Order: sequence, then structure tokens, then C-alpha cells
Amino acid sequence: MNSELHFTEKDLRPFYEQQIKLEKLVIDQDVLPDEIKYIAGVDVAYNDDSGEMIGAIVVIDFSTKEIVEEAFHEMQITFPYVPGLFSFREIPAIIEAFKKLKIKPDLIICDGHGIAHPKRVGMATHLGITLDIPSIGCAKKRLIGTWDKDRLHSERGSVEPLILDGEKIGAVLRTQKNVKPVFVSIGHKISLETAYAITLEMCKKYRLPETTRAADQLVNKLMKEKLENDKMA
DNA sequence: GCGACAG
DNA sequence: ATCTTGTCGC
Repeated sequence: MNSELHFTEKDLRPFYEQQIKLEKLVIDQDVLPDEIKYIAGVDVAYNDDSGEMIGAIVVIDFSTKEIVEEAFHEMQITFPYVPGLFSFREIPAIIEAFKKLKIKPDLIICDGHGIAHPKRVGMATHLGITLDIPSIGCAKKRLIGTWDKDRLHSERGSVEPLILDGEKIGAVLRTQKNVKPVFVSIGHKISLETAYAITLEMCKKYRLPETTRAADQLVNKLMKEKLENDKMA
């Protein structure tokens, strides 16, 4: 069953309006616990054939990098993929997964942008404000903005500001030597400097944060299992 | 009008 | 996002 999601420009308007309200609530400074103990990663896997999605959140101990809790939620896809409105597609399943957690994280790293977004309300910002938890956007690809590619060196830890119309909206960060950089921006209740320092700390071994990797692996495993079960029944 | 465009 | 194995390089 290919349950199509038809959204016209008019249908999308209220969501753009909601972004304008959310943008006013962003806090671009550190409002963090004295010591970060738990840090979470989130991700969603989709099955367009069945029209279902699985959202997951994985909580990791910030000092040991070990997974301390996982939660997930399966539900119908309610929103199409529209660049700029990505959070409305992704967030519902993540919120439900979050509710199932016993251990609430001090900070969430999202697989997508924070304020490095046309309306300054990307996935990380939307989620951070909704849950009232500090959040970081760490995306694999640029959405908006430019950076000086010549000044971004190939060494791990090299960082350049992501600029749009003269405004610094994020950081382009090389998390490993000779790999493509990631795009870090603040989500909510954090400063850009803290955001990319923590991101780098979570990328000791790989290009992407351990949080993102853990959430990604979990949803992909769950989706694979689900597809096999559906085939049986 | 023509691209660009998180996952 | 997803379709997809081996393989070149550090």
C-alpha cells in the first residue's frame, strides 16, 4: 500500500508559520548541567511501501561512550519529505520514543541541522524546544550557507564558520582526517562553540558522532527485522 | 526562469 | 532516506 502524502503549498503554510513562532524561542547560549552525564542520538527509518516509520533514541554515557538505554516507536508516516520542513516528518516518532525513556538525556545530537536552516528552525532546534532539552544539529550535508573551503584543513578538528548573508549560522567541522566535514549548528540552549566541541568529542573514531551512529544502527536493524516479519505474515 | 534542496 | 559488493587506502 503506497499511502501517498499529498501536501499542497497551502497545506504547508501552517507549518511554516509554526516555524516562525518556534524561532523566537531559541536560546543560543549554554543552558547546560554542570556536568553532562547522558547524551542522546536520534534517527528515523522509513518504509514508503507500508507508509510506516520507526523512530529511535539512544542514550549514551558521555564519559564512557557506552549505550545506557534505547527506546523506539513505530507509527504511520504523517508528513512528506520537504527540504525545510524535515522536522515535521521526523519528530513525531522521536517524541514517542523519547517518552519511553527512563533515563532522560542532558543533551541530544540530531541527524540534521539546527539553526543552519532557511527559517533558523531545523530539526535539532524544533526538537530541542519541543522537549526543552539542549540540542545540537549535526548534518552530513549542507542545507544553506557557505564556508571557506581553502581554510578548512584536512586535519581532524579543523573548523570554519558556516556563513549566510554575513551571519554565522553554524560550523563546518572536520571530525576525522581526510573525510568530508560535518555541519554543526546549535539546536537549543547551547552555544556554537560548545556544540562543535561536544560533537568532536563524540567523534573519536568515526566521521559521525557515536550517538548518531548508534541511533542509525538501531533503526536500521529494527526496520530490517520488521520487513522480515511482515514478509512472513 | 533556473538550480539547490537536512533525511 | 533507499536500491547495493567488493574494494582501494590510511
